[in-house]
Amino acid sequence: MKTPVELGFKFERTIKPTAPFNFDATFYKPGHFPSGDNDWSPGVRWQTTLWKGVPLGLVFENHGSIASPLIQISIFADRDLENSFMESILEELKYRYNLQMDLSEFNSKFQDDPQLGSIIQKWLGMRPMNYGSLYEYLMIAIVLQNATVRRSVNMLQALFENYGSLLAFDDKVLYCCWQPQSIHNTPEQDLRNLKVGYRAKSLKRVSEAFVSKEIDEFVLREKNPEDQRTELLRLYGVGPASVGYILFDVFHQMDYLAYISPWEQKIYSKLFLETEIDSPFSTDYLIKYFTERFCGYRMLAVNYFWEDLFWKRKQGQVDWLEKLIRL
DNA sequence: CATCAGGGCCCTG
DNA sequence: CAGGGCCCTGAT
Repeated sequence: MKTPVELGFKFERTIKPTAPFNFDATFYKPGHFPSGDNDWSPGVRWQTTLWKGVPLGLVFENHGSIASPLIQISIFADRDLENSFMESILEELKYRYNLQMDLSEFNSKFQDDPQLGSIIQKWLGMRPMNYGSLYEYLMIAIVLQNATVRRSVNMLQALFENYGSLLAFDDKVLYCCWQPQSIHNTPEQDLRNLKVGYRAKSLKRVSEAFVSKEIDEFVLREKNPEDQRTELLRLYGVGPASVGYILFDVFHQMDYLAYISPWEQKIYSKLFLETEIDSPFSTDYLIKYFTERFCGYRMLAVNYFWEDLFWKRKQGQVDWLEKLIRL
């Protein structure tokens, strides 16, 4: 275990998200696997991030309500931070966590949907979020591929331990992501020794794309979904499944739904069409079905069901789902 | 013990 | 455009 870096400088700010805003359903996703760079308890999320090369510890605290939201953000660093830096990270966090999102059209459009209506009520103000950068998301997307949950967790942990840094702030010790440069400079065999398997090549090639500025998250944000898709698919090791997650979570494309993986197919069929999990509808059919029912917000609508399902699972209420989740 | 598929993707034919 | 191969692991 590395010696943690003490983040001795603390800065406090507040952000007012658009209402309605559900703090916990936005800042914690029970369907995500645990990762060493964050922690959560009701009303508080801890998160590390690397911003402009500076490792930061972030603490988000719920100081408001759904109708009148307020978040207190504490930013911990190992140095004094200039005002312009602070402003830039705050703007970035608003983007990443979708804090200015306008959900009113979605909420009113589907309030009378026989299933979605009550889910919206239950999770009013929940937003999809990307808790880190596009680069960090890609690293996770790669370790997710063709692996069980436990193995993905182990791969990410090994990467943190070997290339990340350990940060101590607010009585937490969490890993912070590495610079793309460090993986770019690493021999493929060193990565393979961490048991990431053939993904070593993808991790290296994607890191290289960031080092060479072949890909730029901020440029991509301004493009339309089709161009974003095309550019992401050019990255070695990034295919349709990863692109789907990234367009939604990272680039906030609420209607992009072009690919459904086998396990999602089973879950969706059961959830929306009440099939047995062993005999799901085809993915083509499901996509057509979503297009008719949730047009304009296909992915967001499906995501509301998804999050609701995994919150229920967290409370031990969904037996059939356990068979589909391989630990 | 051996076999196999897993929260994909690349490459080949 | 379908299908084999890829690293490693735990389930069977």
